[in-house]
Amino acid sequence: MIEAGKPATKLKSEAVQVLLERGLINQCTDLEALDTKLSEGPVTAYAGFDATAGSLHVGHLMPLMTLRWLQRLGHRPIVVLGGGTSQVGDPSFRNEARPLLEQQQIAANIAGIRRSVERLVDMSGQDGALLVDNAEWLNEFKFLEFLRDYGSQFTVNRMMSFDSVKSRLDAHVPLTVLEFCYMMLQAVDFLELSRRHDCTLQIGGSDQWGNIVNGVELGRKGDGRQLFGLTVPLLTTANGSKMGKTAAGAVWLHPEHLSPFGFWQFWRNTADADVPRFLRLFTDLPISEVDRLSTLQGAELNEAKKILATQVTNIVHGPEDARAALEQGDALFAGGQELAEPTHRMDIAQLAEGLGLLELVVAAGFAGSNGEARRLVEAGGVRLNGIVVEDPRRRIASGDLLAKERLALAVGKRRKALIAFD
RNA sequence: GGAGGAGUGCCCGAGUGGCUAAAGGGGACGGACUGUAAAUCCGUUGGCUAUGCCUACGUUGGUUCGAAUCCAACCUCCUCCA
Repeated sequence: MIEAGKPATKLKSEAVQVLLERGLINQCTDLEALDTKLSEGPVTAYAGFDATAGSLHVGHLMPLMTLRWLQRLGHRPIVVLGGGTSQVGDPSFRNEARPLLEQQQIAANIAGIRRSVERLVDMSGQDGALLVDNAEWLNEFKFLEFLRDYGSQFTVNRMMSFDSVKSRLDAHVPLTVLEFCYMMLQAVDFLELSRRHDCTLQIGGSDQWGNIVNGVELGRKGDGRQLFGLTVPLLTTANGSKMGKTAAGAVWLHPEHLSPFGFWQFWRNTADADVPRFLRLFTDLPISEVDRLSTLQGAELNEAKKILATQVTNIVHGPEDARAALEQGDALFAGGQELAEPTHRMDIAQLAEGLGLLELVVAAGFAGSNGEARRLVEAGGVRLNGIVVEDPRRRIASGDLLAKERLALAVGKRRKALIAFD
């Protein structure tokens, strides 16, 4: 047995070697056999994403990075969008049911998710990654057929033994049959993909382990076929908290949910202790470079953080946005506001109509409501062009604009915006 | 099927008629200190067109001048009995 996280002595495949050194492997159903398979030729691997929101967030980055590496090493990724499973809602490790999504909402969400996926894996060409929607087959099932064909392959005893539902059961929070069947659907997905596309590996977050194992077992029972499951580690910060939340909510990958600069800032603000790990997980930088950056100490680590931020932004948003974000960061934190691209744009007509400071703070995404903005202002956390403003009724006038009709707005030490009025 | 108990804000948890937008803790955010880090200390933590108004204590109704708190029905969970 190969231990995840430890340097293995005799690895056959480059893929497992790379994933291990990147820290992308948490658990595998049979790492040794998978290693062999990956060394023998191209393998098709998939990761699925439900359409619970209009954008993926940083937590989804790890399975995507795993697919990215596999593709780079000659294997073929499939990304499954959960148009079908989103109608059910995965109960794994959740203590309450997800609100049910409308078809229309699911379709809109899928569009947003697709955009990020396309940047992380290469969809072009004949051998490019594949994007499929599990509604394609899940929507076709008739209830009785489904029960007979697949329900017979699962036992409730086994299904209840998974940790993903155990906590729910133990907490005595109702788990509906609808939700309980989610793991069956995901298992069927895997079987379906193995049949349609010869897909033999599923990758997911560690919370997906139960669902993945069910798929692997269904492949064995149903088709006598060996399938593999691989989970990536749960993303936590050095403080032990679940990573990916900020004041404004999740750290989204879609630019309409979080600006590329906001995204860059998130990584720039990484805690010291997380830098080496994040460089390995979320960038394409060679390990030698990661190691070099990881030796930096104290304030020097800030350079490594900038590299981290720029690299991840490059992968998620592209080189132009990454470069712009880096420049914006330098400009906003070291002066020189004229040099960089603005982070926000607003209609200059709004100034004439009367624009309050609070509205501006909300418009910049630094507060979710006027009330929150008011509190920030009253606490002395808001600066206009570098000067603390404590009057919540302060209006923005054309006299506040710097060169090029710009305005520098800052909330706290790390959230800054360069707003252009045109 | 019967008897009893429980369901509180992002999370945990106190509160059993007005002083409750609701103790305390966690988390998050802001301030001080720093390196846009960590630790520590202090503060804030429902919304609004804001000396007022609206929304909120499982759901829906009711009693009352006034309800998270009392009553009824319903939903979910727990315990005991059948």
